[in-house]
Amino acid sequence: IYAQIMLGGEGDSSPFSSTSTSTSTKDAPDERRKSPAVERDDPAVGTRYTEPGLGADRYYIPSTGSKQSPETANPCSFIPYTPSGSVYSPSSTGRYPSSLHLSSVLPPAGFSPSSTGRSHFSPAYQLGQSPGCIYPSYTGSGAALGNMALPGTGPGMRAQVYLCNRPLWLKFHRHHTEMIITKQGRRMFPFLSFNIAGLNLTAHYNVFVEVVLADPNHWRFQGGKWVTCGKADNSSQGNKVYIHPESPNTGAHWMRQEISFSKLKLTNNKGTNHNTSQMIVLQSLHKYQPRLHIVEVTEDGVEDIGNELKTQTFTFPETQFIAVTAYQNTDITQLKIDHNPFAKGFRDNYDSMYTAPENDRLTPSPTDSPRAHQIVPGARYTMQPLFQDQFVNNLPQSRFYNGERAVPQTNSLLSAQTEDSASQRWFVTSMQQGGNSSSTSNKLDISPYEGDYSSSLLPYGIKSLSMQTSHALSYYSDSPFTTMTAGWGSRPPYQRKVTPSLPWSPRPSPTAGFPEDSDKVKPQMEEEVNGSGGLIAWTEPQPSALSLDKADSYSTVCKRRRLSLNGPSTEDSPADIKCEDLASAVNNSSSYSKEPPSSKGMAAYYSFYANP
DNA sequence: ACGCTCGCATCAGGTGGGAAACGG
DNA sequence: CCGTTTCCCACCTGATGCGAGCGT
Repeated sequence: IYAQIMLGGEGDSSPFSSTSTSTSTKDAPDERRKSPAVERDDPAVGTRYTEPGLGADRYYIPSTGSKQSPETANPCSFIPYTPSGSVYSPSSTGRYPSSLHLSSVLPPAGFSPSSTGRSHFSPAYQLGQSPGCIYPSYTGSGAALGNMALPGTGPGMRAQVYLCNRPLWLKFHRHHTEMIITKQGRRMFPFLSFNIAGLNLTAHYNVFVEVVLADPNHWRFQGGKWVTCGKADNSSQGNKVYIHPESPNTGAHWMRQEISFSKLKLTNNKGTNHNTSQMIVLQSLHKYQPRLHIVEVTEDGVEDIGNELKTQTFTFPETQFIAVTAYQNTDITQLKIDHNPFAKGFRDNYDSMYTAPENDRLTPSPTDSPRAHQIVPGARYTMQPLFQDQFVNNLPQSRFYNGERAVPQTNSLLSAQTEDSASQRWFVTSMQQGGNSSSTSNKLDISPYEGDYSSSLLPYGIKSLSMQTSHALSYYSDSPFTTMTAGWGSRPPYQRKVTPSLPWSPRPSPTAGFPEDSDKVKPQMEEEVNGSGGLIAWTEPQPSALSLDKADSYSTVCKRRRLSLNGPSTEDSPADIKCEDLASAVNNSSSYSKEPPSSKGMAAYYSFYANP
């Protein structure tokens, strides 16, 4: 089984685009074992199975405009796979130590961020060394590149996994993600949320997450950054696997909606026996790498481990995190506060965050500031986290093409200029899906809010068939896709007002939305912009008012919270500012007078959610 | 009368901060 | 002594239950 990992964000233009790489995974145990989920109650089994035949196509958009097929993706793009995505497995505590190991990576060195760059789907086949230790593990084998099959087309097909909230993950990853672990267990934030395609619709699968050591080091936050400090304690014990509560279930079920692990809890309490199924035991100050496993099982959840084709493992390097008992990096703290609704109580800077520069904010607020309305008169559409994240995580791809892993290992951020160029590239790409951007008109008017959308764009809406999504992630507004969920929709969080001309202003939608959207829309926007002769209205934010507001708000924020030793706040600014600047530009009609890209796609996209 | 929707209140649980406790 | 962990706090979210209002 070959698996592909599709990462959203970063301007991917198709599910296969990009920066992702994949390998196939498989343990080589030689006996049949019972899947972890077998003994679990599975109330969901059989309850949500619908629309057979939908699953694969729903996600698989053959990227007609894609510059290359997955098979033709530049193989070089993944060869220099950076170790940062590796997983260290000192002790095979995991059930799936991954002999073969699927990974997605950010664009590696040498990857040319040309206009076609984002279209690269770069399956990388990573051969782990042994079940016990796959670190370092990037061997860059390119085997099986040509065997990509359309999802849902038969045996041997590869699953494709899409990290739904990748933008948010990237945002955290830039600062070294930290996850609090407590005795009673703490949820992850961001949490893991995937969309899967390419499964056999009728076959049964167990889906679970395993958290393994990402490297052999013990980490310490010193001098404002994370540094290694001795060796990791390999004698880890305790549960490392969290089985999705809906396991086992059919491929159709898994593919119908995003798979959220929002209930997954992290603990440092090795002795705990209660709730072990929901808790993963970690050690503080160690770096971990979550991995998604998809195992084909029998209907009763029994796994045939003798068949190596039935296990697929996916690793998203951007989901690495350091387990801590208390946050070390204030940037992370602030990101958590800003994005986690449960921490809303700590957003004591509402004034500066939500009233002054709308652009200043990265995160939503539950409030609808009157001023916001004033700022964006007639705002019909709300600027919600989905696209904020897209902005914020519109990490300049150039960052990833510099020969090193783009995501900084410290708090350092890119200069505003870099971000600028990044944002520019963001919107510069080739056409796809025939999206022409006659975009000078306000295409929002054909937004789904109007119920006017083109059926030709159906692919974007296919997932609307799964409106019943009830994933708990719904309340994480900042998850690009959770923003579309009904959970938040009922009480629109932070109705961020933006100019009506903003095409993609998402609104709460009744479903978990499709992962492609955030990423698909984005590239599409790029492409349309580019294809239409360069509607690069996004690249130049309005610096004047913005900077002032920015400074004010930010200083206010800084005053209210401790600062990282290395001054992360200030470092944080450029990137955030940049992203926000984009929003600023958006908000600013003058700079965003041009038509938003890909309004067509957006219209189709929203249509599903706008028309109950 | 019945079913449905909506709004409100309540409650369980999640959140980071900060101080105290712990431990090497 | 200092870094790490634990505990408690106030605040928030989301689920749930209940009753009122409405339509059939």
